[in-house]
Amino acid sequence: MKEIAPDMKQKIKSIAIQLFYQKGYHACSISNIAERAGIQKSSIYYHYLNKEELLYGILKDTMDDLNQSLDESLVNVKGTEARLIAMIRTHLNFHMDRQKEVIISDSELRGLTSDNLRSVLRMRDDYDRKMRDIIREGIAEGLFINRDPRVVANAIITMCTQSSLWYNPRGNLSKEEIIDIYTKIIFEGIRDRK
Amino acid sequence: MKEIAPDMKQKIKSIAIQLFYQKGYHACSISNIAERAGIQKSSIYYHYLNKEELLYGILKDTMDDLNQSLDESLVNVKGTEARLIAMIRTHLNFHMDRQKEVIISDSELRGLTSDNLRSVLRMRDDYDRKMRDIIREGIAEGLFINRDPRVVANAIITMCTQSSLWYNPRGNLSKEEIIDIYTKIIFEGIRDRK
DNA sequence: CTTTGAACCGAACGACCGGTCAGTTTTCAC
DNA sequence: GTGAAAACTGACCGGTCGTTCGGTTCAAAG
Repeated sequence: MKEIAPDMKQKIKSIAIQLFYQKGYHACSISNIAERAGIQKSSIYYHYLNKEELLYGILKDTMDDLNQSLDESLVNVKGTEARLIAMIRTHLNFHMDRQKEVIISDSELRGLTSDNLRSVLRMRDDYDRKMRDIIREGIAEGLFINRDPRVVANAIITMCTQSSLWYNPRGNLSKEEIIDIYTKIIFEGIRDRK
Repeated sequence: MKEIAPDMKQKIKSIAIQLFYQKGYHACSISNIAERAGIQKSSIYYHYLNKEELLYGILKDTMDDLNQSLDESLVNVKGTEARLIAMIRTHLNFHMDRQKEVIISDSELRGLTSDNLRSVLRMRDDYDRKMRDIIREGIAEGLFINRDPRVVANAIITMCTQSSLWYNPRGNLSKEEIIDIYTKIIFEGIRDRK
């Protein structure tokens, strides 16, 4: 069951992900993390500058991976609609695959101070902008309903993001089924057209 | 600018709402609240049993009000679709009117211990069930797409809930406009049908 | 065998936490 | 004006927080 000793820095990080997710950043102490890692809390400071750097590392890496996943999923995909479909699929997959990290990312931003906060917010803005832009394109092409693209993009993103909160990998719904339902709702709505 | 001294118990509560929203429950101390209220932190304990009771009071009242709003908005509304439309409108209005409280409700559940947690979760389940049931009805009547009602209900609820995170009362979009956009997306999707 | 550097330990730091309590002030009915 | 209840104070408690630091361990390199 136990993995064969990954290097401690990574082990600390994955324990932090688990605990920040479970109890929240401020409710989880360095001692808690050290305890689980089987070391003294002072040893944490050999690997990380302070508690915030531990949080920042999690948020930064998650946002980096998210942005990279999005970019990768879009290479060689042509057409506004196909691109939006790919983005939705990637967003949902990522949020169902990395539930703990994205939940931390969405709820513990307040734990960051100025510079780190700015850095993460910039990454998030980059991501959101890609979504807004594709909606804008679709509207310009007459494909999508002509409504405020910020609202539409927000509606789509937040809806998909929340899948991280309730998706159960051991449940009876596959990720593909969920992606299908969401894509259908986003494009066609819930009204049955027979 | 300053209101004329509401009773202190209520004043403490509204300061707590502001601070729990701004900094998070665990990052906000009783001293912080007392400071803003212009009293000593020990005085908080004259009005509230402990910190958790303060949080519980916020969550409980918010959930009560939310459930009551929903029920009120449904009296004399007949028909599955009309009822769902009313529910969406009420949900959105509530989440845009009471942003701070619903954000606390959605992010600080972990601050509650067993009994209080159970109590709030029961209220939330009651609310969610009403949404699931209406979706189920619509599917049974052939009005809505035949997909897992839990997923569909979750998609709708979470999408609308997140409006609390970005809606700006001083922005250039009215609540009515936002309700229109969301209702349109939920029923018809984003695809333009000319 | 010695040296070195990475990894970790253990005790301590000041600050602050939520909470308690005996006592003081304020309010207000009589 | 008096008495009692309501509201609030200020000092204090034990505990935990994030962080520091001098010292220890130990494997590998020379």
